[in-house]
Amino acid sequence: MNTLPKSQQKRDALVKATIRLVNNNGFHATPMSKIAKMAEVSPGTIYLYFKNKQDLVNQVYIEVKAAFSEFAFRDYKEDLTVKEGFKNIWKNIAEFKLKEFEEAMFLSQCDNTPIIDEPSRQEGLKHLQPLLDLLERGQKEGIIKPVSPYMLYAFSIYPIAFFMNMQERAIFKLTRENIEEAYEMAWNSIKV
Amino acid sequence: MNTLPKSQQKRDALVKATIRLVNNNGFHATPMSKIAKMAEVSPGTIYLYFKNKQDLVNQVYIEVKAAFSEFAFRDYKEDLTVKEGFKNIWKNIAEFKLKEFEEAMFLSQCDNTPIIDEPSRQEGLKHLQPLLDLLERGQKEGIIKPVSPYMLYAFSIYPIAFFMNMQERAIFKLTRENIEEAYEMAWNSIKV
DNA sequence: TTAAAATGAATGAACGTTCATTTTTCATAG
DNA sequence: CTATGAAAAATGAACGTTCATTCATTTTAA
Repeated sequence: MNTLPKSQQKRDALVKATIRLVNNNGFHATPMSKIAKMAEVSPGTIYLYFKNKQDLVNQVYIEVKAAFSEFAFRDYKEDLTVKEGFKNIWKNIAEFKLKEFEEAMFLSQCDNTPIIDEPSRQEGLKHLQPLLDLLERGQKEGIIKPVSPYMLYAFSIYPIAFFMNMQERAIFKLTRENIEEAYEMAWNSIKV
Repeated sequence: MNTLPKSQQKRDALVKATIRLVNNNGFHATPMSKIAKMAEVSPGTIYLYFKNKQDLVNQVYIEVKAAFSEFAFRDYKEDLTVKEGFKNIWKNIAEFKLKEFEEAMFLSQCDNTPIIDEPSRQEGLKHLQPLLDLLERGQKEGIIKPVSPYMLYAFSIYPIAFFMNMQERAIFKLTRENIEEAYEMAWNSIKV
């Protein structure tokens, strides 16, 4: 047997329940009692792992964000070309947002509401750095447009979030083919 | 004197207060009592204009969305070329998101959380139609890439929302020059 | 004078958090 | 291997607060 310690299992269950309930109801409309019930734990137990409700959502945010960038940069190597590196990262981000749907939707909600406090937000922003570095390298090599990295991000990576939102409402779904199409548009928008 | 009737003034004050407070605290963390206080109205008065809290936020959403598309398409004429028409609309949307900041942030929060109910959401989506029509016309003329309109939207319009978010956190600010730059990238990403 | 608009205290439900109690864990003794 | 008991983990009923909503009363408008 190689299971996690019980306490870790409970914490994980609480994190998972928080993600799911916040996605469905919003943070302030999900009571601690419901989080506890979904995690099959007593309400009091939450306070063994988290200081309070705000601390709970902050911790979940930071952990999901870390999992996201772990996934995004999992196969990143310094010795890849800028083009290869960007393609890997872009595809990873797209895969995460479309497959790890609940986690991605949770991040999107946190990034667009005041439920996360500013320190945790800052913490989350750090994870973008490797991508910004790569883009900068591309600019030095004359491969990437010489504009603000935020501009590059907005036109190449940010659109993926739109697809995620559309997918939730079943309005538009990225298939294998138009993922390729989308990637080409992304690269196109930043390459010189 | 050409003022609005008193009752309309109160309703307007309530709508304004809702936008501001929801932006700062999130919907479920803004009590009706605070909305009333900011609007300088009694809590009971809210229920003369809105059925309940959900109805309040739904109505505000729909009205702000309508104001947004009114602004976006204000100078749209059928006889403009696709390129001219797109440029007008793009610039209007950018202007709205950066100048009518509170309204735009409110929409962003509604579009990324479960606070709005599905019928109101559908209602809000309709407003995009003129843009989709224009893009389709462009595709027929062979000017616009023959891909899903959602793909075109994601890469040309959606990035503006990112700039708005960055502006709020004072991380990156669109200036007159890089608005031009951004527009060029947007057009570039959809033109054939 | 009367109808409409507005008020704000009152109500009851729901929530976050606490803490006295119970259950589980586990090192050690028998 | 089993029994023991103390420490750690978990429980859930209870508490105090906050909130959305109501409605008897007052104010305003015409």
